[in-house]
Amino acid sequence: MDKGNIVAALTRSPLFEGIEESEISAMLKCSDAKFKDFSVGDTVCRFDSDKQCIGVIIKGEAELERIDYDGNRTVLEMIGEGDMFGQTLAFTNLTGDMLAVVCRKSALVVFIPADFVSCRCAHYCNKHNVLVRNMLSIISSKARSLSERVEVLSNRSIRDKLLNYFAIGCAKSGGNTFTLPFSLSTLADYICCDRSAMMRELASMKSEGIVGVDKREVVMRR
Amino acid sequence: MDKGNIVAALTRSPLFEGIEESEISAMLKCSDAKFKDFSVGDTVCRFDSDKQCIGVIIKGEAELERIDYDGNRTVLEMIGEGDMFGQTLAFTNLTGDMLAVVCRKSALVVFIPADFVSCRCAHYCNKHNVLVRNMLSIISSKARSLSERVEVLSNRSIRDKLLNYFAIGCAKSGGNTFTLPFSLSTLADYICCDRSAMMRELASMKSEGIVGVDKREVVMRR
DNA sequence: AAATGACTGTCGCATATGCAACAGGCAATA
DNA sequence: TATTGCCTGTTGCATATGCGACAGTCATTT
Repeated sequence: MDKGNIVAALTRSPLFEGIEESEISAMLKCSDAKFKDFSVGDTVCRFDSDKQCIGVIIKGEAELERIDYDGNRTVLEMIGEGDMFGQTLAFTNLTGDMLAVVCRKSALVVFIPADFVSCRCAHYCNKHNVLVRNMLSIISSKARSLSERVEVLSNRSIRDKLLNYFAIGCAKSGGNTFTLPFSLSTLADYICCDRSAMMRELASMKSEGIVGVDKREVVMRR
Repeated sequence: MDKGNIVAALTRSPLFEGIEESEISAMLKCSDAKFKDFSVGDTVCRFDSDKQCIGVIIKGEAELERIDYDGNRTVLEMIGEGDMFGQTLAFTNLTGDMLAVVCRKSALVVFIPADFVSCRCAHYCNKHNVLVRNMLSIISSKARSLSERVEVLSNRSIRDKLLNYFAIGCAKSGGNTFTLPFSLSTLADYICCDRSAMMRELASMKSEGIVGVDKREVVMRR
């Protein structure tokens, strides 16, 4: 992938939104960014290192996973093209579990020193302000989605979790219907309950006429 | 409270950490910050307005609460001296519930236009970089604590929630013991389960010798 | 065609958990 | 001293939920 394509790809990343190609390449230069290729299964980044870097996936796909002390892997997050990852972004490994970003589809990644974002760079890039604002809005939207999930999880029954989740979904779409962003199985994961128990609850909610669920379409009645 | 005291108080706020008093007052001037007094029960800020502001509590105390459609109030967060609040920081009101910051101890609050933080200001304050970095680290630490809570809540049994929470607490203190930051009652709230059920579980965990809990001291054996 | 794998849907069973209720301790306050 | 409010600790009961198992659909691959 040549320089031009890389920069073009980065314009589509939330981190560089609103910044022209010319300025992006200037920033890459003056931030001393590094590029690396990864193939499936490679570890893109571990969270034990102390070098604070921000990674942006230019091409390909990766996932953030936790490996706990007895080897169970949990996927915490999917990281697609344009998405970024790094220490700054939420996750820390407190429990001593291993956190790692692992490549899923062969990927090209750019690593940018973390303090480049928050400091004015020596060479004075014009659009540095925009970059900072983008960074702020990315992190705060991540915080928002986390607090949304906490809100859902704070309900004590499966039914209330579902209703809460559906209400949020509907509110976002602005109607009384919306489409699930994932399968019912992973909805159970999101909600942190047993899948079969969720299906059972869903079935009784349907029979009571409170909600309708068809494929990934959710309708809330009343 | 006179100008000097205000600025002195702000030096103790995470948002202004590492910035000298002289520069803080310069920033307050060039950001067009507004000061307001509140007494107990006053609504400091509603989250329906579109004027994006960051509030910092100089003196006093407030709490962030949600009022849902049938009038139930839930305290989402305590906001103490030096703490800040605002749209940018996590919470949005998607479900149509009302979100508001309510004064708990008579307070003095400074409101700073949100874009002052992320934009370079016209008059070029020296320590603007530091301010931005502080802002980033505040938000990302909020995101971290949220994802920590999600991790705890993602356990399906009370016992596992407790063990997870205790493990994190111990890891933070670096030993196999730590002290709870709040009462057992509010621990049950944090964990989102019934208090009596939690006490029961705690009791059986004690009797099995897995943990020891005395007052707010938690010890994990093995 | 056959096989594989991911997702949906349902059921039975044991039990963990929510809920309501009560009692005692402790600190602050009148 | 009496009172009030908050926190801890425990119990009985009904049931919601986790868990395991199985079957059916559908898309993809061999």
